[in-house]
Formats: sequence, structure tokens, C-alpha cells
Amino acid sequence: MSKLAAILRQQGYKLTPQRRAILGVVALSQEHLSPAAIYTEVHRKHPEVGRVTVYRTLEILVRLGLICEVHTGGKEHNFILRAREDHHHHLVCSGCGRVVDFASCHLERLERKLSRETGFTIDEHMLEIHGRCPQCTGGEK
Amino acid sequence: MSKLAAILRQQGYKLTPQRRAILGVVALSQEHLSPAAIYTEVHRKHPEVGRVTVYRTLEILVRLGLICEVHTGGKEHNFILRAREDHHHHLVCSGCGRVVDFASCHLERLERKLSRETGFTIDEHMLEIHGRCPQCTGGEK
DNA sequence: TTACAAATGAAAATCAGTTTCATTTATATT
DNA sequence: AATATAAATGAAACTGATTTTCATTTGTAA
Repeated sequence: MSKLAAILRQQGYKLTPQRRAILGVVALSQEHLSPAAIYTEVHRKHPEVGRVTVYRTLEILVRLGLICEVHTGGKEHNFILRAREDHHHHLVCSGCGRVVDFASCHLERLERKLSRETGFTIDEHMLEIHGRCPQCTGGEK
Repeated sequence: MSKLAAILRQQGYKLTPQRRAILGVVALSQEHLSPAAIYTEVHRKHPEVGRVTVYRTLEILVRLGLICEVHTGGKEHNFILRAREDHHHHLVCSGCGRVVDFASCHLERLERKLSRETGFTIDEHMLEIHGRCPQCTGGEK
């Protein structure tokens, strides 16, 4: 039984085949999780799993703090596995859409300063850098 | 003629009664603006103004840089009046939606490093910090 | 086994936002 | 003031993600 499954079980949730399938995909996912992507992936192997169940399972995972939502601005919800220690951001090419991850953002100093000056408790930050990759730099739009 | 109206006019946009009404509400608003809230407010006094026009007007204001979007996580879009023309970011309270501007982000070093390592030409960055303001820190939700 | 609360999924509902398109209108030009 | 016309409007239909409803199924503890 996977680690995620064990935690669910332990918290009193039933371990259905659908949930197992969803947890499997979530656990393996290295990227951001959108409900749609998870549904597509899960549904390919287990056509008996419905969209609603994906949403409900993600809801549970959020409630248990195993994944957390990132607010990317689009209309989809996006989640990331919380266990992952590798906090990272994206460098997006506005030419071809290529995305490069990067980890170091060194915003801690800034966050501490802001916290001190405003009294805010800082939870998270969203950083995205836009530019053009080498292939797109010379060219058109 | 209000300042916002003058700018619109100057940019070649027609000054319709609907737009005047919307600009009036936007100009007075101290908090962040959701399309729904603006529609409700405008529609109370001018029932002839439709939802679509609110969306379209907000779109223009964004295009002109007079308001900018903040990502608060809900499904609604949220905008704030952009008083300042210089580069700045937002610290958003996830409790009450209060927005504090801040200017220093010191991402130049990071951008140079990324540029060197990836070959990207960096154009801009998007940074938004989320947390809870002093009033919302102790409490519920 | 059995009992039953929990879980499921098809379909309908919601909700913010967008698109379509026939009609109206602000504004520049006579 | 009258006219021409591109821009603007709004009702209604649409979209796409998410949520709700509800009849049916199913883990799991007893």
C-alpha cells in the first residue's frame, strides 16, 4: 500500500480502487497536477473512474495537507505535491512556450522584510519569469 | 471629465454613458475590483449597463495599464487600481483581499544568472506574495 | 455474512467569463 | 444640423471547469 493510501486509510477514508488509481498518478506526477490532467491519465487506464471522483479525491488530499493549491491565474485549479521539497518556479519562453524550472529565488530576505514592515504572515509566493529562449530570441514573435 | 475618461478618450475609445458609469465606480473604489461587484454597483444606478460591457471595459483598462489583475485564488478575476506607473508587485492578504504594493524585488541578479545558464533573454517577471494581514492572522477561516 | 455509512458516477446545475450578432450610438465629417 | 461609419452595446447562447444531486454500489467493522 502506497504511502498516500496508508495515510488516507489511517484517517478513516475508505480505500476504493478509484482512489488507489488516482493516488498512483498523483504520487508519480512530477509536474503540477490539474484535475483535468489527472482525470485523463487515470481514465486511460481505469475508464471506470469518473471526473467527480478525481475532484473529490483531490479535495481530500488538500484537506489532509498532502497537496496544496497553487494559484497560477488560469481557470483551472492546480495543485502540487506538498511532500516535495523542491520549491521551484518557471521561466517561460513567450515565443514557443517552453518552460524551464528553476529553484533558487532567494526571496526569503524580501519576505522577512515585508513581514516586518506590514505585519503580514507570509504563506507563499508566485514568481514567473518571461523571456525568449535561445531558439526564439533572434526571430519573430 | 474624469481622469480615467480623459485617458480613454485620448486613446481613441468612445466615451459612452455605460463606460462613464463603470469608470465612475472604478475610480471611487478603494478595494480590489471584481467584475461581479462592479456590475452590481453600476447596474444599481444604471440598469441599462450589461455585464458584457463591464468585462469589456475592464479589459480596456487592463490594456491601458490603468488597473492590473491580482491572483487571489478564487474563480473570479480581481483587479486593483494602478495608482503608480513604476514597477511594483503585490502582497495579497488571502483573508480579506487587502493588497499592499511593494517595489523592491531584487530579482536582477537571479535574472542575470538564469539568462547566463539558459540562454534566455529575460523580458519581465511576475511576482506576487500571499499571506495574511495583521487583522486576519489571528483569526478564523 | 451482514449492515450501513461512505463512496461512486451519470446527468444536471452552477458560475464566471466569452462569443455572436443584430441593433444602437459617439464622433468625425460634411 | 445632418450624415456616415466604425465602434460599442446587450440579449442570448455558449464554454469549460467545477459542483451538486441522487439513485446505486461498495469497503469495512461487527
